Amino acid sequence: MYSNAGGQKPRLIGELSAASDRISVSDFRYGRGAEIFGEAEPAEYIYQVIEGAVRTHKLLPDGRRQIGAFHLSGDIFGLENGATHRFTAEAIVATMVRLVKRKSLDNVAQNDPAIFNTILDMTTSSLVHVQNRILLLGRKTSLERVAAFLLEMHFRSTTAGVMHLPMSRRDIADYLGLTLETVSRAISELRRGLILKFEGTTQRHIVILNVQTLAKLADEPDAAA
Amino acid sequence: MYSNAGGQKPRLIGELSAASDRISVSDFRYGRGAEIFGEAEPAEYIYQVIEGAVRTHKLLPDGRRQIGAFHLSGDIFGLENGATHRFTAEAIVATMVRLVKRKSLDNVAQNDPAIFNTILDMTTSSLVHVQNRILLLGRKTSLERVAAFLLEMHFRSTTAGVMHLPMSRRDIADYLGLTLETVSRAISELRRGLILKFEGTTQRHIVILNVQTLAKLADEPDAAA
DNA sequence: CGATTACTTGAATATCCTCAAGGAGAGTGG
DNA sequence: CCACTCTCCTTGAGGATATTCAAGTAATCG
Repeated sequence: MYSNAGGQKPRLIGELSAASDRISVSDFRYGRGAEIFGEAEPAEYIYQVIEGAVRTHKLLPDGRRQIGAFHLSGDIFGLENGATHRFTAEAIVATMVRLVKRKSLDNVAQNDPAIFNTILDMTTSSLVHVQNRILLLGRKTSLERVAAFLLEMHFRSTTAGVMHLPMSRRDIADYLGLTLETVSRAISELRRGLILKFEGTTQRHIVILNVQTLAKLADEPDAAA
Repeated sequence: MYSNAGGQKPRLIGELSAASDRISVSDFRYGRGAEIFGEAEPAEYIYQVIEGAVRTHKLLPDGRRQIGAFHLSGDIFGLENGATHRFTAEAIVATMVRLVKRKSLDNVAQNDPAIFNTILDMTTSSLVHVQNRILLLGRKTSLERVAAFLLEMHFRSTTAGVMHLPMSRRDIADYLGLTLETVSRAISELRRGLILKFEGTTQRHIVILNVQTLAKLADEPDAAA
């Protein structure tokens, strides 16, 4: 559940390369903060993060922002959209993204049940992730939310030991339905409780010292196993 | 978006009857409050509400409850689960439910791209619904949440004019990430503002007097169109 | 009809947010 | 390479929104 945002399996685009004569793939680079696609735009492509990190969000008219997901290296995104994008996607840091034309994907999927099943699986996995987030946003306290977030990032992190967060406290806050100050206070509390520590000089390199306690604080006892 | 919880199209089980020689369909009755399936149980069936109403929920260890969705007459549910159910489902009132064996559905879908597409569409629609709920739970105020809920029920309601809510204030609260008192206060406020009124003697028969204002309060201006 | 459950409203409290200030880190140009 | 600037993060104090606790009334169900 934590291994990958939305549980999307990076293998899809690998599989597609087998049918590469019929699909169009291209790579793009985006600078820090650049928009990859906008909400309500037609969804012509699906995307895979090659390097960097991406956030998706929705805005309310008065500027309140809700981040839908973070996508890290290897993650596929934009698939969960139907005909039009339902989020805006932005590069968090300098990011390379691979684009696959939706139409060519659909064409291949028509004749390949395995790919069709992969698409359905990925969509179902997104649903699982998002359903857990509904419990978090509807019922968890600020400390539980921050603990759950750090746990998620911990398990998604490829580097063992130190975890490198590409996103700001504000991004985390908008992901968890909190303010950046509340996120900062929760992290400070976890630091005082020796559940995590900062590595080096920056506040974005974090070492989880006690995963089990963190999982208990997140109200996700199964994650401690 | 409001016409159906999760946008699931009730047509699936109708389509299936065309292949009824290969699928097993049966009907069950559940009393008020009865459990239809439990979280983490294997998902053997998908379900359609024939009559009545169903709620799905998750519980935290200390009893906090988050309702995932309400399913009304015609709605299909349990499809969004993978191999195991990720919610507990209960009848809100006396309810008749039609069950379809998942395996027989899968078998039919293997050879029928139309049904496969219907399944994918329904899953994608669930995702859309759930993503809008994330914005609601993460960033909306109590009044905005209650307004959005009433608007959703208004558009899903089959009866024109008076809307009959099968669920309690507590159910609504657990759906919106609030307490029942806060929901009650918000409804009272909308009543004082002449945006809705109660019909008859009960507090569950509601008439929306001003849909546009309600949509504005819900921060969903497009719903007013 | 009686008992139970559901809903509303008020008062006090808690959690999280807002406003504010200070300091540390990262990036830029001299 | 260092100074400068901008952004980010932390922490504190005060305030707002929603919750908790409580009581009373109304509606539903057997």
